[in-house]
Amino acid sequence: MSEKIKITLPDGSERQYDRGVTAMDIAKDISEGLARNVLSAKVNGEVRDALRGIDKDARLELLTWNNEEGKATMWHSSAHLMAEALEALYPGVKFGIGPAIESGFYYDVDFGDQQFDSENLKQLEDKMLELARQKNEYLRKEVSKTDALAYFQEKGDEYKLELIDELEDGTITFYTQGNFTDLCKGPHIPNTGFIKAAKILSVAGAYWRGDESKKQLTRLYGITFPKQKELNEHLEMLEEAKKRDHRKIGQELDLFTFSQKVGKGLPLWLPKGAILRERLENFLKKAQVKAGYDQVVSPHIGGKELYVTSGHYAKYGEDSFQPIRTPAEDEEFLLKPMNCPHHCEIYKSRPRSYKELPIRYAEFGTVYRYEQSGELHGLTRVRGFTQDDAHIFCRPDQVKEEFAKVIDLILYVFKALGFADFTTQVSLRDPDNPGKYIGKDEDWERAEAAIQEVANEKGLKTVVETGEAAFYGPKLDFMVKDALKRSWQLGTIQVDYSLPERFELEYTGSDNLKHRPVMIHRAPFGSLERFVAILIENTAGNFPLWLAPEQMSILPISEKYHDYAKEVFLLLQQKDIRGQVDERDEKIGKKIRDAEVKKIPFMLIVGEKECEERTVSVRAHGHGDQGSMSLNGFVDHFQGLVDELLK
RNA sequence: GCCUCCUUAGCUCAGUUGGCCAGAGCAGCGCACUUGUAAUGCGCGGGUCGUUGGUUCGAAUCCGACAGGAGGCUCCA
Repeated sequence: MSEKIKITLPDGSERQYDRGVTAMDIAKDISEGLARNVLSAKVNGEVRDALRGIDKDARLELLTWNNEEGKATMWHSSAHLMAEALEALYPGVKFGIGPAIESGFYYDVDFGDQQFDSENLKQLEDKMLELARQKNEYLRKEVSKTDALAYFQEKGDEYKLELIDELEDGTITFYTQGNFTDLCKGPHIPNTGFIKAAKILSVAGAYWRGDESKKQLTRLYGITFPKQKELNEHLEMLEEAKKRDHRKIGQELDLFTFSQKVGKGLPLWLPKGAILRERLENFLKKAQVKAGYDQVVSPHIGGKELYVTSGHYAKYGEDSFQPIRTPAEDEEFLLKPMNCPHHCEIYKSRPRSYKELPIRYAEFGTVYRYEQSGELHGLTRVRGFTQDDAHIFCRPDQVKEEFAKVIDLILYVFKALGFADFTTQVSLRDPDNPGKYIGKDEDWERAEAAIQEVANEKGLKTVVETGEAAFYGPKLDFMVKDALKRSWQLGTIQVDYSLPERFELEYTGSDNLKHRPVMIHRAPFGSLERFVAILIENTAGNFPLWLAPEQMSILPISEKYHDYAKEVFLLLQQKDIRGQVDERDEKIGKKIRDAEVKKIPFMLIVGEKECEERTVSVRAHGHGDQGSMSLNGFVDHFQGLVDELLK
């Protein structure tokens, strides 16, 4: 069998190998160093074991720790390693599923009568590393369904039996490393020796197959790395994430609070948090006016029929906050879960001509949605929140231009708020399932093409996801990475063919016939609550200067300089610079410390020298003494910094 | 909603196997000090130990219910 096959590498180069060559052989052929890092391989687009033979011409990509897929392979293999360690420590445990996840892996375990508690984590980690050092290979084996069932019957693992039951004979594979064999489609890393560091992160309950009626298993979350150093860095990052938790910083900086009496999931904004919100709103309003939006206002409740028409009643009605009834007329109103139906009615308030399109209605609309109590989380998951909502009603031929304009607006917002690292996702319809979608084929085609063209023209880093579109239209989502490389979904732009249909929206065209407009929903922030939470976690509470609730604090050295301090305060107030005079009877060191802890960007120290020279001694948060400046000098410096971000 | 864990002063936390009037630091209030780049000193007030039943001679501590919070509840072998 010395037949040759052709292997094409990602750089386009081609090499000849004997049939049955493995990705690992090829890696070794390229360089030993590469071979030491190969975790798995992508063969003609399919991720496979690096040790599995290739039997026909193929495109080959070697996957290492630097690829997401390589990491996933390693983590999935780590789940097996953890299972092996568990089986060694707790004979007779049964296993559910154990996949790799975005950051690590988990395995669902049924400990039966045995106890597992968090004190045993270290022991488990040590066992994993002990087994890893044995460098056991992950061996793949195809098994018949009968044999597979027999194996787990023998083992008494009803979960695996249930899984196998749903699989087709002839497609079933087992993987074995060391003393542990698991049902698994793979792929896996070559051997356990690649795993050099392991940490079990948390223990949680999880229903078998996510079904409340089924047994609850113990889910162990873990993560592994090829180097101890990387694990340490990861743990430091988790620590840092805890410090940046918006719930903690929100309390420390007096931004928001919750009250049992008001109700869970219903945030109360404290004065400083309210300034933050207001600044964000004004900032966006100003940008939207420039971009041709009209501000509208709609009430917090709406007649039930409104939402029946829009289709939201079906989605939010039954399992949601129940309708409010008027006592005399017995009319029903719903707390509004969405602003769009109201905006549709505004559009319908009079006949529209093609000449006035696009119409762009913007509103900071507060909406209420019932979230299950277990889903609530700080400001990111709440029951009442304010969307920076807007709806653009346009002609089908205007979709592209409107999309481009919205993208510009979102990019401007991201820049002003310091989100430099982001990607976008275009969601298109599933071509195999056209019946699922509402709207004309030609409109979809035009809109989908337009979105992709604009995204390219704007140079966005874009992933295209086919089949991810909503039934009512394609969309573009923005995902930002925060300072800790965590990904958050923020802005979204969605085309909607459904609501114009449901509300029978129309405009008169140049042909004097009635046409249906296209609606575009968009929200750069998503919701103010969620956005503030992300902003807090991204900046650790060190907000951009223009947003900071307190931009400066004037710190008099002693009581003697209070008058001068107040004079400075009034002058800065006129220049729209927010802050306060720290008139407390404290030493300057204490005042500085408190201002630093509150993350106030500028501290202006005034004593005898400043008073005489009519200057301020400037200290910048986190950067120490900046020397003294004249009053106008400081104002110019300050405004220069703000303009830099907002231009 | 369900599972696990948590709830002691405004905040962060002590409180040993259930046993004298429940403690500390910070914050607050009062007094003294009149201060030069990350905490001046002294004093004072503040808690029905989440709520509510129970066990006990005796409960912050043990058990139950409820409320609130945290983590999790397919990212599919």
